[in-house]
Amino acid sequence: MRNKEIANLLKTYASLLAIKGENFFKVRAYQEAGRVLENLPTPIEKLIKEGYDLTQFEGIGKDLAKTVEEIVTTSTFKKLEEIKKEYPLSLLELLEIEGLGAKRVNRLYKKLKISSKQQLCQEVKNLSTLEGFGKKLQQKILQYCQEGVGSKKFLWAEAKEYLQELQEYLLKIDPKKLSVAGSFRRKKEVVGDIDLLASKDNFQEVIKHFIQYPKIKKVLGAGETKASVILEGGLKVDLRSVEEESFGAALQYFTGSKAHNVKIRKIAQEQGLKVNEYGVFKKDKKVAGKEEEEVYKILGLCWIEPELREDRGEIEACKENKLPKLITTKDLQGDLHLHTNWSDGRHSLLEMAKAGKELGYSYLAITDHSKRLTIANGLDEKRLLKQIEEIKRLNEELKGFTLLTGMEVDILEDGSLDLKDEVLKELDVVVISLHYKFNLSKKRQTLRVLKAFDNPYVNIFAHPTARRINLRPPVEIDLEKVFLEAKERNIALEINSQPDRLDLDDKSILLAKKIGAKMVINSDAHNIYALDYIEYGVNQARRGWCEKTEIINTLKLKDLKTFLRSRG
DNA sequence: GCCGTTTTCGGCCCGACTGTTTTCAGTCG
Repeated sequence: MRNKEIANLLKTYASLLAIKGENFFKVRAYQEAGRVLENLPTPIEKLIKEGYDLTQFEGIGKDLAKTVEEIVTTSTFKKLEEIKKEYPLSLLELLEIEGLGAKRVNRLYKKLKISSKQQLCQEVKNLSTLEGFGKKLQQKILQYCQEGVGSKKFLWAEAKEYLQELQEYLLKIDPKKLSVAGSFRRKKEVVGDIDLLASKDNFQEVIKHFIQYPKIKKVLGAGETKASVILEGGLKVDLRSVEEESFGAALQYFTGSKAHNVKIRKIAQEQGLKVNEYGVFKKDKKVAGKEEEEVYKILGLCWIEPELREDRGEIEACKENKLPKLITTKDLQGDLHLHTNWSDGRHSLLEMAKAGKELGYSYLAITDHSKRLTIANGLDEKRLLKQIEEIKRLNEELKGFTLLTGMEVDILEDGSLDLKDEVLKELDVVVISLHYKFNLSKKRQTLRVLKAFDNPYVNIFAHPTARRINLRPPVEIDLEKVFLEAKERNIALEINSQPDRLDLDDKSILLAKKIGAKMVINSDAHNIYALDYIEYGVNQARRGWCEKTEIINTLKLKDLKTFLRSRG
């Protein structure tokens, strides 16, 4: 069972406990345990097998450790099964509706026997008999039933496009300060909404301007201090006013994550201080808040990069002076996975080279698809040899820039590669990846990849889980085994920058880092513009605590070649 | 249910807003 699945069981149990009306702190304990476990880089199954004491993790005590062990070893969770008899799982759907929390859901169920969205929508008329269901709330539920507004998550890259346009519009009115906070600032791969902070000076004017933005689908509310809208396309945006004196504290507060902030406030408390969105207070006296750095500093902490603020050890790392120096796009010397019009790309070798040079790179590896992908006009051995000749010729023209020869070779079902070794050995960079047979068992998928690693010419394992966010789940594969083997054999693991791939994800990157495997951040561009996607891959790498030294395409060409040749 | 240098009980992060009330519960971030 994956960590995520175990965590989900605990969270589900927590939600049902909350609906039942159990002690709030007990509920939170289960939620918290779920959060801690899903963030673990190592499979819990493995830890338990090795006899690791789970109570070592913060937030997991004797009882929870036992529960987790029960889940892992017996694949059952008795307490959950029991509470499910009393409170059906479908109640959880109701919690997704804005305005409905545990208490109201309980009342719906106990008084009206409503246990699903569908039932709720059928019985909206009868709600007035219930305590705590006034006119407005009924209206809201009715609307929800009519529109079926889901809680759609947006890719970070999509949200960025919406945000850029909106920001340009907002800046016309010249708010003194305007910052984005929330999960967007933390560069999460998907975001539910966008939080904007503006200074209070001319806020009424700013808000008025904001709600007149032409691309708004709906204004949810506009008050003295906050306005909420839904943009065309469905993205929700909150804009808040903030006193300039409190801007840093508000930015810290609204950037989150929630878990990070909880810990920050606990630390404050231990020092007799109090942190809220207005500042840091000693009794009633404000001692910091204008700048975000101050908030951390006064608590004896260092400023922490937003990408790290997930309570995955960043606060402890700061105390031990072990925070990573995160990689930036400027550290990259080149891109080692991209396509041209030789297969399914749009631009020519030369056009790609020029675009790469313009980005400030010193090398690009051309890695078109191999022959199995006929739909992408994949290259066979003969065409590849021709392309190699062409690249050699081009390199004589290109000054101060190098095209590396390469190929994205399909891993076949049995783990062999789609092209013959005689040709692979001619290449500078051999990228391998999965493009079909995604639903093999974990064991077979892992063996398939490890077998492919046996090939002595392989350099990079691209988009290792083959997931596509919101479209396709990751394949079942034992990443730890794969990463250990990759480290052993000097194969770099890819962080693919396509906005819906971002594969490896942040947690897997942390695992790879811990194991000591090398990684590479690639655009997988199919045209010259998509080379810029590299930003998204860098975001993901940063969320995975990556430093320059862990990423091979930060190497100068000479050193890169040494690394690539260390195989075979 | 977790946690502990004020420890085995009695705390547990904090504040705003909304809508429902008539002093505040419930939800949210």
